[in-house]
Amino acid sequence: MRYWLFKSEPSTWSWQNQIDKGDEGEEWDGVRNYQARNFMREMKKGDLGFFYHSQKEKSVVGIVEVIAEVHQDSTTDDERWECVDIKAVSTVPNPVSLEMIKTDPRLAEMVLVKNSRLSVQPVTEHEWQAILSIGGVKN
DNA sequence: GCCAACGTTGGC
DNA sequence: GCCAACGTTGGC
Repeated sequence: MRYWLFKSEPSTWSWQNQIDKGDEGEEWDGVRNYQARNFMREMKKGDLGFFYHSQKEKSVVGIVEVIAEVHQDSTTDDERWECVDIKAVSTVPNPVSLEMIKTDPRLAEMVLVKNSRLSVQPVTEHEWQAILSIGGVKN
């Protein structure tokens, strides 16, 4: 099982929007970046991910699960663009801010820090555990 | 609102 | 196949 991070501007698609979708989930559409798409191609059903709010909040606010593997992005006919479906699993009790991530040596190598523009990115098991712990998420 | 970093496009 | 120009993202 692998771990990921999904980034979204709350004004476009927020954690609350994701929660409202419940177990039905929603496709992670609109990605128009090859690197991000390639990561989605690697995702398996059951993989977990962080839901990160960019822009104003800049925090990991939730945990999501991949519920459908890669398929055509329904918002375009362009066959280059594919996406997965994800659903909300739980809310992070203490959102983990970018500032905290940057100052924690365990998280200094995160893609979020290294390549802030990538909207879908892999997270290592160690990074996953560290953020769960900082965020007060019970395993 | 600015701008650095990065990705994509298109002319050659 | 290179690279200049341009567009977008996201932190500050």
